[in-house]
Amino acid sequence: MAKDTAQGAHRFRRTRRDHATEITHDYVEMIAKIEAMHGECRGSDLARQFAVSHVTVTKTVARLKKDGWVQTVPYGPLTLTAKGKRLAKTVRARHETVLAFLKAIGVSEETAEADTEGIEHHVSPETLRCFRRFLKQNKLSN
Amino acid sequence: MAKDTAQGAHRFRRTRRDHATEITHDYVEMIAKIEAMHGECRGSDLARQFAVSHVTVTKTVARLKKDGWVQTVPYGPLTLTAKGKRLAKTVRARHETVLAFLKAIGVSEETAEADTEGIEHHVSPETLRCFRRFLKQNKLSN
DNA sequence: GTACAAATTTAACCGAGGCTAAGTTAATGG
DNA sequence: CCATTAACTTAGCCTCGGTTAAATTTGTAC
Repeated sequence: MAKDTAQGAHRFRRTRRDHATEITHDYVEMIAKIEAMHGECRGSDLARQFAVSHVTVTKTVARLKKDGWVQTVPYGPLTLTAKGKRLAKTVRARHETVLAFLKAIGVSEETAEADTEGIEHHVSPETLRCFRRFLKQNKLSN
Repeated sequence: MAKDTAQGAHRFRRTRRDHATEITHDYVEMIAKIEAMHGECRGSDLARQFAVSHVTVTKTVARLKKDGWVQTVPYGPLTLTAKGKRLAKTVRARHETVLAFLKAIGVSEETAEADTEGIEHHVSPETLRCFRRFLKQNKLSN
């Protein structure tokens, strides 16, 4: 039972760690996406995409800047640092894998898109490998 | 593109809603589990299981009480209300389905347990149906 | 009845992530 | 050059979920 408790406690610590990085991952991923589509990313773009106020974006971006993920100029567009770009790439790949997997098991596009936003933050490398193996075996990687 | 934005925004609103209920679901599920195993559930039990301080549990339980999920007596054990019991049942079933599914696709027990704690809060009813159909087709419901 | 230990409650603090309101900056059009 | 608009920043607020420290309550042993 003590072992049971220790393992359970470990799981919840892990979940809290996942949550702690979730916003960073979402912002970094979105900045890369908007930059790729429009040439640049501004705070107002993020506010629209995340359905939050512009102030929420300003404050969140300030934290990302402090942690070295983005660079900003006052009143100007945002850019990812080299470190941010690497994270964006990793997070993007993870997102695509989870999305493809959900669709492969029959989840509709709309639902798969929505569920992926939350699920992607809680899959271990091992689980991602199983998703990829499943996709390869079922040849449904689109 | 505007449609793209609206859909994206919808997904993040959905994720925030999932997060808003996550702690409630975890506590209600855990209270039911501990009560089933030990006959009663106390705050210190939850603090151990979730790896948080006893004060965190006291405050969180106060919120659950305010929202009608649990009943408490000062310095006494916690009990779920009828509404809490119904939620616990639903959440438990969801947890079991996600866990069984991850194991069915080859994720190790330990990793599946850890990932399920986070994933369970982000699966739609449709996604759960696909998980169950997969389990039935593959006859790996354990 | 007293001492002690464990559990719970209260107080105060923190950071994250959300908001509204007001002020500032930059770009644009006339 | 001025007015206007859109975007951003600052100030202040909120809830949630976490902490430590101190006080209170309860149960148990002697």
